[in-house]
Amino acid sequence: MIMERFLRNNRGHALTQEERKALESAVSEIKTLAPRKTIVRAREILHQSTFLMEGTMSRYIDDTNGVRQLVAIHFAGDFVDLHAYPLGILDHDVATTTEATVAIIPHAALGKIIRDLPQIAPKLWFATLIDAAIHRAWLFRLGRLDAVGRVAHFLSETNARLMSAGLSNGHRYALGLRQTDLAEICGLTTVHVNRVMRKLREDGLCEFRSSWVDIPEPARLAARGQFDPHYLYFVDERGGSQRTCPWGREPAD
Amino acid sequence: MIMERFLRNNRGHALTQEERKALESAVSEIKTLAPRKTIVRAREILHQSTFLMEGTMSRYIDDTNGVRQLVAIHFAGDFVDLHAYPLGILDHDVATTTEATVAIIPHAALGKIIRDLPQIAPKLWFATLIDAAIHRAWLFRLGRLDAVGRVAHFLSETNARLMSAGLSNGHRYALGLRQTDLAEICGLTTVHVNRVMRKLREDGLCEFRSSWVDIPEPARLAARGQFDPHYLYFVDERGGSQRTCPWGREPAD
DNA sequence: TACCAAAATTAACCTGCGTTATCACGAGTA
DNA sequence: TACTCGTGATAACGCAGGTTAATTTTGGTA
Repeated sequence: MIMERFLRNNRGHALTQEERKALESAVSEIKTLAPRKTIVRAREILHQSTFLMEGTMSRYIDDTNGVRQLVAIHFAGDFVDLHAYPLGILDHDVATTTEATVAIIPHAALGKIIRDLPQIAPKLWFATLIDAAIHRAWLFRLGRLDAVGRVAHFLSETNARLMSAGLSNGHRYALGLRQTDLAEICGLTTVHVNRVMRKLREDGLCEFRSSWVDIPEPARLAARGQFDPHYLYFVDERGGSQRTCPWGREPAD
Repeated sequence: MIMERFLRNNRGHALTQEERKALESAVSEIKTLAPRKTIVRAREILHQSTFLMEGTMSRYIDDTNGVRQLVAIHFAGDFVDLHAYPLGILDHDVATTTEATVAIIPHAALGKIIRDLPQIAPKLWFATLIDAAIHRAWLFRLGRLDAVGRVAHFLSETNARLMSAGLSNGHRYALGLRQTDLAEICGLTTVHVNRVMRKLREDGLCEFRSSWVDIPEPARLAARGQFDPHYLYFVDERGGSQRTCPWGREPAD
């Protein structure tokens, strides 16, 4: 029950029952964290990773004036800092955004699981690479979109990710973020995010009120943000083929 | 000789002789590519990865008007699209920037190496995560720095990476990029990049003439771009500890 | 040497977003 | 009821960087 959302919609990379059970039994602790707390600092040596069961968390880099740039946002079902396992040290901070329930998995236990079930390794690797693919989409967003486009892109991406997690119906989802958070994600100021939200509202693209996001026509919002979900590597509902990772065996093709 | 630069400066992740030899003997082809050619398109199914032996290559995402945002740049010694192995399909294009010499490694051969030498897997995983860490630094650059800061950050990062590859002496390096490329990296227009270069020149921070970058005082340039190389995960010359990945054995700590 | 194409440079103008400041609103709580 | 405090909303003003359009420099080559 702890990790049933993890990799659920990634064809060829979904966990087997056995693998999921192994990960879940490696959990050393489940705890609830207060909102807006930094739980991992860049450069500290880590011996465990954090799986997010409920709530939202973020990863960020501070500039010299203490202004944040978010580099990732996480929802229920995400492995927040699985990359800490191969890296050992992170290059960014990790914090809760809302109150969050997390499962802690010690790296020693991860090592044991990989030794016992080698087929899980490429799936974990894959999960960290999805993270990187999202980074790239964020680079595109910051480098090439205007303010309205950036917010439209982010809200579309979030809609897609939350749908995959069963937390959005495609038109409406709860989002525990403030306009300040959107600003730190989109490289804008809060004042300008506010202007953008008004514009999106006036254009009928999106309503964002008291932690609820309403998107009457997701396709229009996506178009405004040049959003295309292929980089999320979800199962393609049109039946497109997505190669599985040929780990530990000869690839069929 | 083909891959002697790969992971050379990453303590605890450097390849053993045996591992490097295995990778090199898995090379199916070595070829020289013309400059400014796209060699991989997003969404195509890949059965091989490309290791860059000489020259520079880039990865980019196009917007709907054909304007590029670079999401990565690669120099000799980089595995350009190792992540294609677990992912199977890329979410971006890959192109040469200068003329480039590359070694092609089929994924089937990679699978065999990992089966024969399981200790290499976490090192390959690590290499793809460094890539992600650089993405994050680029997010910070685009989201939080002004134009001069972005270019200063990029040129400082490049200096650090090329020093590690033995291609910069810390003050001077060859860079086969045009101002247009800097614009696509930094999310600016060429016109403004040109203004920025003049400013950097006037301030004595950096000269950029006919493919050579001169940095009289690297520390000053780094400060202007808020650049700190820790995210590159190089061996810390001050002897700081960097945990190795506890793959396939109990971690010592 | 002259020629050409690609790249760099510069100028004039304009706009999107940052900055600063103030005000409004709702949820707690006393 | 009033008094916070956190968040959202707006307005006025300025500037960093975009846009458009020449012009100059550079490197290659005939």
